[in-house]
Amino acid sequence: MIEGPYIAEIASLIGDPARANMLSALMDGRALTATELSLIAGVTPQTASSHLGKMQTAGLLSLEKQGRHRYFRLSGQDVADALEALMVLSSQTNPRKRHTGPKDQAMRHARTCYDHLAGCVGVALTDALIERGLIRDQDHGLAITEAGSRYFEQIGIDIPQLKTGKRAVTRPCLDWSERRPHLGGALGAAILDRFLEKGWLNRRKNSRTIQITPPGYQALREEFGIPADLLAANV
Amino acid sequence: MIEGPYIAEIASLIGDPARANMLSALMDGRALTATELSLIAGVTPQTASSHLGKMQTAGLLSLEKQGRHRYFRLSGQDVADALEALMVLSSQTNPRKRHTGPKDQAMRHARTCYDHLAGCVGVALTDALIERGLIRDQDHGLAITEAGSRYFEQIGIDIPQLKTGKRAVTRPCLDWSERRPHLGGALGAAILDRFLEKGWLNRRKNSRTIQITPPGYQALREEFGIPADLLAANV
DNA sequence: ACAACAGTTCGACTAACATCGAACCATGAT
DNA sequence: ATCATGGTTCGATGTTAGTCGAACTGTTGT
Repeated sequence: MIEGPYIAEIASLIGDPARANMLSALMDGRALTATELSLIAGVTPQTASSHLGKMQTAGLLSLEKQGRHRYFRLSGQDVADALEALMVLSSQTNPRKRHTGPKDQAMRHARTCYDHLAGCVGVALTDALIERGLIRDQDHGLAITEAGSRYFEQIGIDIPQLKTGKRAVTRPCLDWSERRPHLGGALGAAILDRFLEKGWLNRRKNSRTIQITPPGYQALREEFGIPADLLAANV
Repeated sequence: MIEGPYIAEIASLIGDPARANMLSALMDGRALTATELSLIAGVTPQTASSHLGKMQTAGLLSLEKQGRHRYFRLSGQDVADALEALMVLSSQTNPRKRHTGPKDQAMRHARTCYDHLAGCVGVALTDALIERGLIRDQDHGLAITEAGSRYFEQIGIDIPQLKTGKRAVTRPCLDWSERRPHLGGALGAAILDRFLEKGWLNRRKNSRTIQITPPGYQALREEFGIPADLLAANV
């Protein structure tokens, strides 16, 4: 009667509001402490501890101890994938409940997805990289071109270094708001890092949303030819 | 505190064992009646009715009345996507529980995913279609080539007809067992239909698994060059 | 050493929800 | 008409699991 993987366990794990909030917060890609997560979820530390324990033993979260702090993060890209797939569903199946507030606007415009750039801007950047011949479609995925290799090295991303890791260098990741893929993987993460370091982008605190700074605005338009109206969402 | 789509509702909906079983059964892609689903889930018709009602109002299922029967099916590809993503998770996060019985073997070898071919064979076929230049990667997706257009017409698939539908013609779909994409969309569904009609494949009843017939074995090897050892899994 | 803080364990409470028995509405067959 | 079958609604039941108060284990800092 029952065959294949048991999706019910995992799904019910994600199905609790407190846990879902924690997971959504961790889509950020960074690690958060137990108390931070308890605040985000709106529950007491005891309750949060229970939830975190369950998610960790289920393999959704990975734990990193640092002194008296315990940092939790999503255990991998697959978890982020499943969460995004659920977001696709819940953003379209019952659109009546979707409160399209300013936060939602910002979320659709630019946000982090696990550890790379997503949203409208993330998709546009991916398209631009293909347009410029820095990456290209290949074998159901994305590959770095010769020109891309040179360019990424030039802006300070160590491509050979990326290839040594066990993580996939490039990886298409489906976007819940745009319903189109954007660039993930080690390269996607490295690009986000560089853009943050360059001061082109800013993380808003307590949110996955990303702010484009004036220099970033200029750079994305001039270097990648991303249309101005696309960058300047009313947020 | 809470932002973006509410994934908890959807996830908890999928998180109930009875409902998860129903959904898994419907990954088949075909429509099943309420009582059939109640049997699959192992609950009484009353309970099943309640579950089905909830999933329908949530937009996971779509309903088709025929006489005194009510046929339920997955409401779309996105639902199947989310389920597959959850399968990816549950197949790897707690592998201890994964009973690798014969059914599981067959599942990994060849199965239907919503309405197209998946599993090891599904991925191999997709690769073969690309190899032969019948489809190709394009814009983060798959596109039909000129040669492909001619070929598919020749084997009885009406490509212009497919393009009139609102459904995407080609669509990469991530495989939970292979962890690689295979061909979905209207074309993927049409190919499965044709292969079933030709007698190359057989649906096993009460299962999503697919059996390759002797003529199918020969055809897939000769027409698409799929290695024999890949087709002849020990099932 | 002491206090403050991060985090966990334990036990009890509560609320949500899946489940089923029974009765009820359809549709289809005789 | 009458009966069987597919399916739903209602109400009652019972179990599960999220929640928090209180007490406890560490770690950091003064």
